[in-house]
Amino acid sequence: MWIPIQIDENRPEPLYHQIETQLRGLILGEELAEGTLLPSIRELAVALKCSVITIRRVYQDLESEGLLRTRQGTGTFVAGVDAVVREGHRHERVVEAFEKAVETGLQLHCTPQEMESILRDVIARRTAGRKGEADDRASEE
Amino acid sequence: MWIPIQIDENRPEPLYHQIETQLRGLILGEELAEGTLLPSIRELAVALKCSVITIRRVYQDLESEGLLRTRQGTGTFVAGVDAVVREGHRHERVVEAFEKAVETGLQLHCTPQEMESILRDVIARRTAGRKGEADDRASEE
DNA sequence: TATACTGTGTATATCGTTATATACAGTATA
DNA sequence: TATACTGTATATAACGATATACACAGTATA
Repeated sequence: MWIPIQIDENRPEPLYHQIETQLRGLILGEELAEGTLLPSIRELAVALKCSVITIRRVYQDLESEGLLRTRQGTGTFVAGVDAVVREGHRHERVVEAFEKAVETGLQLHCTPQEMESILRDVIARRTAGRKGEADDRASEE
Repeated sequence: MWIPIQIDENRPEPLYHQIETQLRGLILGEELAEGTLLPSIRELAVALKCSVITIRRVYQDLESEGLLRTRQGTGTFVAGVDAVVREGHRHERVVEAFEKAVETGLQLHCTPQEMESILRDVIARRTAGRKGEADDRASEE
């Protein structure tokens, strides 16, 4: 009943968003199996040193995305989402992220080739020195 | 002394940001030549139906980016930026935009190949049916 | 130097986001 | 059914981003 989520107070990114992003990653990456019972909102609130309402918001947001299923009095579970649906959901989120980047690029008169080149650079820089995980929160240690 | 900037009240994007983005595009795209005298903050405020302070903020932000040069009592001009510097500036902005997209992609376990594929899709969709301008604000009309 | 234009600085209103406390309601089970 | 756990709803505090009014200061020029 423990979940590997790390909060970084120094980041400008809001609490609930950090938690959502990481939890979403765990679910979509299938590191949390379908049907898994998550910690109760109070339990996780204590563990992450934040309020119950913040955790509640996270669970609620992810439930409305179809990733969680909640039953009052019982708990919150990882939803059983069809692989195709889950894949579509994941894909859609990435597409939205890239649409913003492309919008910026076009406003600045980038060519498609230039954007592709920049993408490759950025990916290379992000994945260099890492083992393949999206985790850049440990500078020292 | 007229500048082709369009405000869309319906967009969630804040006023100052819409103006900044478009003006930045005009300068970096060299549609506004170096040395061009921009409309006074009061003049542009009237034209765009917003407050003087909002225009002031835009001019100030772009000045701190090195794109404008301002002289109290005289006016605001397009700065003479070295081509290399301007190019670097432009490039840097696009890189930042793509870093966010890549971060999202990695969190969702995208492979580099998948991200490249998505980028091509998004670009294709954005440039289809357009003449090459970043303008999707006219649905009717 | 008077005037009519430039940009500037201070102080403030408004709104949405983030985060919270606290009281309420459903569920499991001894 | 008592109790000890689940999630839920309402009201609100705190903050930052956005946008503003208005009084102030520099510049050009008749």
